[in-house]
Amino acid sequence: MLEEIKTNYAHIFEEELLEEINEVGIVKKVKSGDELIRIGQYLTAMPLLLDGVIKVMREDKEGFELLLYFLEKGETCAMTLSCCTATAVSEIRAVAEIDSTLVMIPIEKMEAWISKYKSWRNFVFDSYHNRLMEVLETIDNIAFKKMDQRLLKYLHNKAKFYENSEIKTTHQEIAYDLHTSRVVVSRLLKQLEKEKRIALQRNSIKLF
DNA sequence: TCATTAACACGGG
DNA sequence: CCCGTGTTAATGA
Repeated sequence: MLEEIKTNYAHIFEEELLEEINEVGIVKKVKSGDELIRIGQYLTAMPLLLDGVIKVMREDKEGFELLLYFLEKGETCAMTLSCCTATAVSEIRAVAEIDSTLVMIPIEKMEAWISKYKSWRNFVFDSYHNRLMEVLETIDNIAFKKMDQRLLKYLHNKAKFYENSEIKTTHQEIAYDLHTSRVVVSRLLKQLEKEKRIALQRNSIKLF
């Protein structure tokens, strides 16, 4: 039995299910920046995140993107769940935020497990719920909050994934995620620096 | 008023 | 030199 499966999922899944995951799951390691799911792609397996962070985003034809939410260890992609039940294509793009480890579960299994394991069914429903809540929060941010608040929230959210609250990114990257221009990001970051909320360095931002 | 676009200068790697 | 960054001027919503 893979140790990582146990550490992350033992408290929600029964022993029997953990064994099955261990048997049919394929462990996949990805590097920061690797693309996991493209828009329009048919999905054949659903990922369980063992370690790392996955960025899930919406994207239009011109390649303009908007961050929806981050997935952390012990979570799964709700989009994949809905794609699996209806033979539909993905509506989102998923990219590894940092180096990550996943277990890929074939979709036939995930359907079978829903009737077989209560814990699995709960996990699936909880995932739907959690992801929906996060999307709602993102919508609230876009609709009701100003860019400076969105930026600060984004930074705090992201800081959790990095050591010492040092975020490795560029202003342009942030601009893409928040769907704004780099000029605005630079200006707002500078403002936050003056307010002693953050410290700016090239390719990295430190939160206080 | 505030975002966007284009343009430019600065500086570190 | 290239890229990330900081700033400005013009334009528009």
